Amino acid sequence: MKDNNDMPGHLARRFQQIAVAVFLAEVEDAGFDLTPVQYAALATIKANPGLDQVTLAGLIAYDRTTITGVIDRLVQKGLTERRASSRDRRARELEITDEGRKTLRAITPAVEAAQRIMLRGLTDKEANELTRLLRKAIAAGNELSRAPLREAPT
Amino acid sequence: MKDNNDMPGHLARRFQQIAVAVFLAEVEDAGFDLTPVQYAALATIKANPGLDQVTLAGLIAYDRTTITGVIDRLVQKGLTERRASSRDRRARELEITDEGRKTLRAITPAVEAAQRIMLRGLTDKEANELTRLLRKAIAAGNELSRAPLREAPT
DNA sequence: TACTGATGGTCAGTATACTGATCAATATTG
DNA sequence: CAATATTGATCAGTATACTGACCATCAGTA
Repeated sequence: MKDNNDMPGHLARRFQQIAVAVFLAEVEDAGFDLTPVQYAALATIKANPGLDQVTLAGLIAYDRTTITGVIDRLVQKGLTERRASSRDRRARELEITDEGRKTLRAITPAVEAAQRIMLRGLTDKEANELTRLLRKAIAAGNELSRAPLREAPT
Repeated sequence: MKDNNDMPGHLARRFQQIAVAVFLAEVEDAGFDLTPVQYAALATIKANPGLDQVTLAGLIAYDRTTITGVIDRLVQKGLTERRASSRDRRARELEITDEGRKTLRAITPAVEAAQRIMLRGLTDKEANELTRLLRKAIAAGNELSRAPLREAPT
């Protein structure tokens, strides 16, 4: 019988588990308290000032119900501002604060180190291949989860 | 600046997200209600009758605090029994029930189909390579998360 | 054997994820 | 333009994950 630990789904879970642990450890060592999810959201807000939550969710493939809580915490930490949109009164426009910008800048080396550490068992060539294959598999399965990647509108 | 969607950690998250969604969809289509985590635990209990929770956690690389809830739900669904160990009164011995065995057998095709679907964007060769690279990266990072894989004792 | 340290399990608290519902506001269309 | 459909955001509920603490028990040692 096929071992559980040979199934792609199980391997995906384990790799992600390690990736998150490494990320949190590196970021904490650097003196910050930010989760992978919060980091991705913050970086995306910086790159797309004024975007609304649904667009943000699409850009990083998060469920929109998850985004609400993530932004809550980024706002609470003073890294992001959420204000009502003037164009669409349902929407919230997101902006990064100066504090958020500073944090993002300071945290980048730790985030990059984390990426290297989670792949430390692989050669550079293997690491590139893994990344390529993950990207390809994800592209093919994009529509299969509730939170597919969406290009920015306009 | 490097895009978020190019980082291995982010790709890990997305792939896992898709893997879980595919798993749940296939299993539900087959008429069952079991999560990936519950499935892995159940299969491992069947393969190692009478094991305790910490050992189970080690065999599938789960945090032991997570196991408590997972077993709660398996017991509540009537798929697993949890009884006090006679050898060590701290420990709980886990057994699969007949119902659990039946479920496991009936659900296997759906689980295997899910593995194929989550890799549908890759050729067979690429799928094998992805699996190999994940396994290798995971082996190297095993000790980096709070829930490393542990061989069975004895 | 009494003490100390390690171990199995649980719990409280926090942070993703997702299902499905709801509300307000915008778009669409007959 | 009124009825309908869609959309942005949130919420309640459930299921992983993890941190750190705790208790009962076991194991090793002085």
